[in-house]
Amino acid sequence: MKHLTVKSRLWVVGKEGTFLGEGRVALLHAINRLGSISKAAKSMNMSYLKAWKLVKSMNETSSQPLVKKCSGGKDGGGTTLTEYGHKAIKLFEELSGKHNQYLSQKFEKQLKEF
Amino acid sequence: MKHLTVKSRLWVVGKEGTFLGEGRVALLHAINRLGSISKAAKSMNMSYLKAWKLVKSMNETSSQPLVKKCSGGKDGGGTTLTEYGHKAIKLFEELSGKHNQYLSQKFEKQLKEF
DNA sequence: GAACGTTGTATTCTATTTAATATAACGCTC
DNA sequence: GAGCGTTATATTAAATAGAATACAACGTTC
Repeated sequence: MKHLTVKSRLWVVGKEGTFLGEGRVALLHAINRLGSISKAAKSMNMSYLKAWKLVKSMNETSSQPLVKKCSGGKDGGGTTLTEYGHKAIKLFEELSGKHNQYLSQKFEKQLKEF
Repeated sequence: MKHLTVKSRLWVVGKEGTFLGEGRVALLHAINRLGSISKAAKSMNMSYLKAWKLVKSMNETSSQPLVKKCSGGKDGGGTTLTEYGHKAIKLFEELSGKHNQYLSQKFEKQLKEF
């Protein structure tokens, strides 16, 4: 058997459900870059509703909020990442990076031999 | 943040799509134990159709068949694992076992400190 | 050749998930 | 207080996935 590869999805769960995953972290990045949930959602081709639910889920699973949201105000409001939000992104990307490295190193040989 | 854990799913893909995953390997085990796709599906509370499609997908992705199927004959037929099928189970369980061990060892400390 | 329990396949129905739409509330700007 | 773009939420529509049903073909047993 040729051309076998291994794939994997990694996510972090709290006791209330999923906390961080690839999509959630991408959303946090977009919020950080664009300054609002709605713009972030649009940039990812995701509905505002879905993005809002993801943010809600993350904040509820977390002991500290990952984002600070304001409705109303200049330009209608917006949301920005908290320090903790930045830490969460960093955490997940470290886990994810190590994990991908592990997968490619560890299993390549074994799959080629199969 | 307390009680964080990391979860992961692992699967093996060929160039035509998924080859092996947790559910597929569980199905192969059940087929091996029970001697038919239909009994295996029933035992896993899975529809025959779904099981049959999974088996088809695995055989098509693989360079060699994982199971030998007979319709008709004594007791209506049945399907048994090939030597290659047994090897595939073993491969996946090795990958999966190593992977789980890696996850628990590698990330426990990092998550506790978060 | 009738009966049996399989495999193989198409079709229909149902449930779940996802997307789209609508609307209120917010608070700053002007 | 009207306008703005946002958050927040409910409701509805559409798309996708999954389950259920039905039936032909197979080859051994009897």
